[in-house]
Amino acid sequence: MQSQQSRVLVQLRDLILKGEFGPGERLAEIPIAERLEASRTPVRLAFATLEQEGLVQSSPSGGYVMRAFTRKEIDDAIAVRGVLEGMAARLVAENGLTRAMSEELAECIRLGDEALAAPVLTIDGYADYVEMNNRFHELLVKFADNAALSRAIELNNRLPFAAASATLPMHSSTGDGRQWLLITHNQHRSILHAMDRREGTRAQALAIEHVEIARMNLRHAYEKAQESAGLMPAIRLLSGR
Amino acid sequence: MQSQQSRVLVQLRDLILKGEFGPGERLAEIPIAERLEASRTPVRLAFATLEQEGLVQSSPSGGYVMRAFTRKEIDDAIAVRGVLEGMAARLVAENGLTRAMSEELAECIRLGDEALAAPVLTIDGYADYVEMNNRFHELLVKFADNAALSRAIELNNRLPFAAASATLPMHSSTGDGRQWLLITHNQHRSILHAMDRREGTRAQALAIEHVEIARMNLRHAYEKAQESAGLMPAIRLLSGR
DNA sequence: CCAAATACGATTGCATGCAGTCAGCGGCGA
DNA sequence: TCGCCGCTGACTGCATGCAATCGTATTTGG
Repeated sequence: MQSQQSRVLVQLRDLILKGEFGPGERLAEIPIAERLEASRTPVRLAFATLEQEGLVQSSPSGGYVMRAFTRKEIDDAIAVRGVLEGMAARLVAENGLTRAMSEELAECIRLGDEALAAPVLTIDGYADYVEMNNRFHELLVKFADNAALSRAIELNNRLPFAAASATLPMHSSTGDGRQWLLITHNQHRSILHAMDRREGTRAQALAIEHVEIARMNLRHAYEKAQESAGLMPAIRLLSGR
Repeated sequence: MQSQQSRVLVQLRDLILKGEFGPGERLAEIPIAERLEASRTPVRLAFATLEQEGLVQSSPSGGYVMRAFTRKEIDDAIAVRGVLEGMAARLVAENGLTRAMSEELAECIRLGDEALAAPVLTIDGYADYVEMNNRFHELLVKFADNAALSRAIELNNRLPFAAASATLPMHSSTGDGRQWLLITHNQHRSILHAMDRREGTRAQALAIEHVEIARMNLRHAYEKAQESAGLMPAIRLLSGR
């Protein structure tokens, strides 16, 4: 069994990312403590961590409030992810993939192929793709073997919609979602190809370009705000600008 | 007056970065609370933050222990800083510097020129250079106008010896320290020049190259460990590997 | 009727009590 | 003498009490 503070942290972060609290909303300790069945102490601990992650903000008058995110902020965070994952891809390419690493990534590609095999995207196919996508990005960072880089990417991914799979739900609704998944999937394939051939600059450039689809998804989410709200409830944390 | 928790956090971080605690050392709440004249509660809060920053580690048996850093870890963190500051320089170049921005950076260059004017580096000259160096790097990030990027750099800089001025003390002891400061200073000048001319790729490449001197300093610090210990006491947090 | 001041309720920041747990040490048995 | 086991002391994790503060609503004076 784990500690209260880690349980509260995970659950509270989950609530936040599910859009449970509105932007700017005051996050009172007592109701949250009651809701998560803990005392105020672990909740306070969790707040301290969440403030580091940038999800909540300490109010000058005491206590914490839910942060509001601007569109630019998220867009910028995705750009940062691009640069960091680009660095990861370059490092992996330069250091060289072992056979096992290459195989593990190739397995991701295969799973993606399967998920996208059907001419029309199914729910299961979409879910499989999301899982594969997460794995691919995780492995990329892991294989780069740079703790500071991992940390930076992890922190960045805590922001809503900054992580690799955070904007994928946009593709599950639109009719042409499968087309975009095919494109991003092919980018994965190209990144692996570049890394296999130790083409560091190419791998880096591809990884940076890869996040442009996420930025596009974010734009789409804004344009069709009411639809997106169902798929990605945390969209309400984003202010228009 | 500020809160206990922020005061404790700052002071405790300071103690850690001054090398007050040895790597792996258990950080007991009570002695630290007494030393900082606070109760255990704010100390615990500070620990939670310091764990996020990667300076301390929660022990599986409860409590926190001082982290040990490997040489590779710090070297990697400096490389990450290079990539992030490279991104900042590129963004500034691409977005264009306003007159005021350019002036502010040019002022840094001027201050550096003055600090290094004397044929032999004085203590004051060195101190002035450090301050200027901090300012230059801060402005670079600020002008990039990307909150996620700022956050990532800030987090990274929390690691010992990862920040821009953290390895500069190496130049204060050696006889040829002034030469190296002249070289880094000229890199600053080149970065500003590139940004002024909107040469994004050049600015980025220069910023990335700029951190190589920091990595060199880190190597030197290892080679002359006993000398370095006086200048940079936190060196004891680094394990050999 | 409006504005300002005051009082009250809620909430935070911090201190501390309490129980559970872990580590270290001494004793006992082989 | 060495190893294992039990005990004790200390420390953590969590809950809660208390004082200070902030926001709000009501009341009072102009």
